Amino acid sequence: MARVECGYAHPDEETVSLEAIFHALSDPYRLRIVRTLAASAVPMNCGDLSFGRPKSSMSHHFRILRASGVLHTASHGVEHMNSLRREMLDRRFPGLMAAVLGEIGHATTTEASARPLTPA
Amino acid sequence: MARVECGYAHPDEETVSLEAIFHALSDPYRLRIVRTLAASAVPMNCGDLSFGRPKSSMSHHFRILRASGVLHTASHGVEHMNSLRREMLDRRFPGLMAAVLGEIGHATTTEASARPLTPA
DNA sequence: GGATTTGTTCTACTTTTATCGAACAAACGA
DNA sequence: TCGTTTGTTCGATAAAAGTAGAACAAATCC
Repeated sequence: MARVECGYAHPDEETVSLEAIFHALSDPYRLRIVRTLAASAVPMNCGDLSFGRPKSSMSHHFRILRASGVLHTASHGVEHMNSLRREMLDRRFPGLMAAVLGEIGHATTTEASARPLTPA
Repeated sequence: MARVECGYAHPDEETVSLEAIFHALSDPYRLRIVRTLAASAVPMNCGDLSFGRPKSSMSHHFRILRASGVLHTASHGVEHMNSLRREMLDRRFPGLMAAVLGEIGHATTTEASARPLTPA
């Protein structure tokens, strides 16, 4: 399980758990990363998803998102490109990401993304 | 905000956040409470949702579920009856609970509810 | 009134998370 | 090769969360 790909370990589809995904998405920065990635047509590097926070802090968040199965990271040259594992997530937990991203109704972006996300 | 009802404070629909819900659902016991409630046609008291764990521990979990907006508690005599705030959740985050409960696809119950949930 | 049931609150303890500077590693480019 | 860029790992610290016994409160029954 958890095959290594491009230097990063990503959990296999069968081992991805709802709990881990919920924990991953329960942090404001991580949720913001996911939403930003979802809105992007192409993978994004870590720096562009760091929102001005320290690299070490964000690296921690990327690791949790990766370990939960939510995102995939691949090294391309000097930068590490991130993307949502959307197809896998849709297979494993149909409707979940759509609900998270507010693709069904209209409410989703209201609360969390309207928040300032001030450093602390 | 957060009007008191039957002795318990429940957040109003507008103040319910996705992050808080995710945090609430990131604990195995809390997820189990939610699934058990969803499977029940009628509200259930805390004891029946405690899975043999200490009352004080479970009371803590009920509080978090309540504060996140996931469930509603009402005193009926000596016992406190819990139910999912399903209609509100469906309005606020369409598709979310359906995905959590696996009502769309077939995968959901695989990981978490197959887990033994041994005390520690 | 006194005992019972149901669940909360208090308090203490332990574990897990989050944060972030500093050192490190890999991939380029000049 | 040296310096730059990008991101990880290490280590320390602080904040948050989970656990559970004990005392407490409210409703109910005798």
